[in-house]
Amino acid sequence: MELSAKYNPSETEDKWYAYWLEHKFFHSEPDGREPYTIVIPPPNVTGILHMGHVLNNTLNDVLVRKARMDGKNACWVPGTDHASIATENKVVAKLRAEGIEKENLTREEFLKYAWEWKEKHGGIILSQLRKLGASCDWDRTKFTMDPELSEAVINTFVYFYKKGYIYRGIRMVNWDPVGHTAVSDEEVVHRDTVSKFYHLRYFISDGNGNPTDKYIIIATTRPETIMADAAVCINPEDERYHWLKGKKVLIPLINKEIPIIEDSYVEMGFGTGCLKVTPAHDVNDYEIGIRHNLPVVDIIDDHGRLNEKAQILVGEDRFDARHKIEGMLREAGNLEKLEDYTSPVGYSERTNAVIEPRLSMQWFLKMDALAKEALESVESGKVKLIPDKYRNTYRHWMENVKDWCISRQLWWGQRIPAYYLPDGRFVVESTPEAALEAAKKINPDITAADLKQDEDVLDTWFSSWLWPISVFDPEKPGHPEHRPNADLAYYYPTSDLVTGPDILFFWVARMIMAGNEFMKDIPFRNVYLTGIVRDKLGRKMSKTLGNSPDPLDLIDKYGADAVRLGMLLCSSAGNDILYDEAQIEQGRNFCNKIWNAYRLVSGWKTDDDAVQPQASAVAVRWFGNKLSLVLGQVEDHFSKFRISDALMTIYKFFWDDFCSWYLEAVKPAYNTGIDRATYAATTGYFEALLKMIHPVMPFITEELWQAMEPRMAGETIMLQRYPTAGECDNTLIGDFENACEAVAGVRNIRQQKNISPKEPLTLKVRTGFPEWTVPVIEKLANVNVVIAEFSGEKASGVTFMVKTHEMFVPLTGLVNAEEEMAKLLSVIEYQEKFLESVRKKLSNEKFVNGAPEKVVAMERKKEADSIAKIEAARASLKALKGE
RNA sequence: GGGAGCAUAGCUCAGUUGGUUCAGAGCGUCUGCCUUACAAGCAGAGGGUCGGGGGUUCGACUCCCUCUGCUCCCACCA
Repeated sequence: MELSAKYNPSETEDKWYAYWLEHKFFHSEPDGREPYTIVIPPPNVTGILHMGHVLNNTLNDVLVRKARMDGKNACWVPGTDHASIATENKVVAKLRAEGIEKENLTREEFLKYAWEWKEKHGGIILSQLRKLGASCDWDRTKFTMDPELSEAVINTFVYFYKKGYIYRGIRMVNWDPVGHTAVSDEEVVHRDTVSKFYHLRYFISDGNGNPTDKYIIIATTRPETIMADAAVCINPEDERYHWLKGKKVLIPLINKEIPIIEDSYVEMGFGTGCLKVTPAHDVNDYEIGIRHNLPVVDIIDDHGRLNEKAQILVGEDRFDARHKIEGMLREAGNLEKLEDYTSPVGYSERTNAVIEPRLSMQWFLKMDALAKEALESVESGKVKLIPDKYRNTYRHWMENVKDWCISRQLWWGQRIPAYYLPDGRFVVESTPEAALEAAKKINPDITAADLKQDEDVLDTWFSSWLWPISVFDPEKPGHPEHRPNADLAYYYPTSDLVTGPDILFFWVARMIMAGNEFMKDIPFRNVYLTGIVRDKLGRKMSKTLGNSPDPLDLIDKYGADAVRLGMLLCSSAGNDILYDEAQIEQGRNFCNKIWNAYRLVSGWKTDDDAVQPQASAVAVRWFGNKLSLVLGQVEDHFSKFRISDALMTIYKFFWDDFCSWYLEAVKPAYNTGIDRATYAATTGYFEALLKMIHPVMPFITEELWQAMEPRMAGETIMLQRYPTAGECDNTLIGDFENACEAVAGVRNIRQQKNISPKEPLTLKVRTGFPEWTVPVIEKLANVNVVIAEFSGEKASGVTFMVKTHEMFVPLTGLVNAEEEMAKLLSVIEYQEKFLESVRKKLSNEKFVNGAPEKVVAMERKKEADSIAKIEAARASLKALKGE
């Protein structure tokens, strides 16, 4: 077979993925083996693959494939998340583009559109993951709104309600005026935002609602809310304003009379020291309002517009209103001055709308008991966070957690199973039938038609926190006494979870809570937290910046293996990765390197009569030992989740040790056959290497493994056992490294003296050098090695050191004595300084007595080595001088 | 405002209880090569007072203090 000089991924990737699917290699069923389980962080059902997904799912896949090759029963459960607010927004936007407003639709009509959208776009991302090579058990694909998973969510709600953890109440919540829903504290991101600080004059009332000529100045960033003011507050200690006590002031423009109150919350040094209190639209003001029994005037509606209670600017958007009221206040003489002002403003994570603090009736889940236990799970080490530094963050959050607002004013999601009686009382049951039964206990006359179900749906995270349980057994959550389920018993707890730190609290912490509550066990043992993918300037990838490449384009251009390697190359756990297309190119180059190594080996013809050359025998012996050494290192890296280290170790082993040294050492001369022993060893090593690389680069390794020799139908590299480390002789490996250094030394001389690699040279070494490696040196350096003394002839050649072994290349007529002497002098100078520092240490009694014996012995060896080097250099110098 | 973390080669980062000749890797750079697997390649080379200062120690990239610079998280938008 004639192979092209370049690897072509597009010809192989789809073929092998189809082959893997056809033979159901990804599918897992419980059996006697040790399970290895990962649940996918479910991407949004309508999402498309971005670079963050690529990083995350590549890591997942590497872990799963490695575990599978280690003989474990590996199961990676895929699925998608209904992402209520994000998806509902997309559907609303799409309908709007078609001229349909959500407000004009019934809940049922809207949900029909939403499901259509989901059917059309849902799962695109899952098919994109296939392109990446993800070895998910697709037969187990789940969606958080699958009927049985939704049922689990409802049962969970009922469970916690009956346990007394869920309550309903009017609270100040984070209102998203674009999504028209409350969002949890965790879904609000604060960003410093430039705005204006408005200094407003509030005139003192004469007692009859008329302004006097006296006024106070109040600084606010939100002049559009003044109509909702319930009071003006001063600090009781603030002598500047004692004259105000008991007085009333008038709200500008609407001339509404409000009292002056005193509360130590007000900081005298901030602003003007006078605070307008707007209980309906500010969390702190709300607290003050409660303390002082102030009325709550809510002047902003669901959409962020002023309502009729505002009296003026009714129907205007809050930001338009802010702009307009500025002019009105100026005209009315109430605007003292304007300042630029930067302050943190809360934005909705999903819609990027400025959050409006707003009072509303919501459902909450009590968190204290759940958080306490979830904190313990991590503190005790039962759940390990990787990297460990996130434990601090985790602890801080768990110790300061507030109750979780779980209701959302949306339609796309699991509807809250609370049913209201006409008198306003309600029952919470998992089905309408059960609700009716419960309602009849309150009022026997109630009929099904009288019961009205709550309009809200549950926060998406209220379903995804069940994910590690519900993908295996949706009946379990909320049913502590439920019947056993073989899948859940086998796969739970899952092994590792790979996800981003941005959802440590949203998702990870809450899964731990749900696991503890329903399984009395943690949901996973290790949480590997990836970094955020940034561009090479360190900016987050975003649509608006346009700095995020489409992973599918990259896969088309470079191949999935290259993309996978590129993403993993410099991604250590918890560190952001700076994406640079050059890394993907490096991945592609590595594919090409593997491909060409295969081209070389596959072109060899075995010759039964050929005797194994000595150089080959040496190389085979060395490489076997090195393989063991490297496998040990790789295993160690994997066990510590140092994926990029494992990868780099394998990368260098293949490129440097295998290609540059081993293959060059055993490569037969042109048009010459290769002996059987060397060929067998080489293909064995190559196969081991392909297996080592497979978890990271599944496609090319399958392609070459299949091509190496005829395979049975249904055979695959992905189910081969990962090679394991055997014994390794470190002395032998060290000897070979010395040989490599000797080769490099000769090559260096060739370059400096401009001697062609084709011109044979002589290399003289003294006895003591490990002679067994000589054949390799001779072959790779194109030298004739002579073991002999050479002190007398140093002037007519070049010497160099390999460790403490002095080597000599006779080069009559090519030696520049001045240059050589200068080199030697600098060596002597360096070594003398070094020797001095070593001797200083050794003459220090505290060191000799205090340091471990091993360390002292090492210092003595340094001393001896240094002396040897100095002596050798001096001898050479003497020879050059002709002494 | 509170908390956490980071600072090592031009770039991205390792450096695992303070002690192997420990100052490293990859990429990039420079030099020489179209050598019959690979120029997406081969061979060789250069490059850092480990952010500044102080301390502990026989010994500090590693531990402590301090300064400077950066990042992230949390936090009620006067």
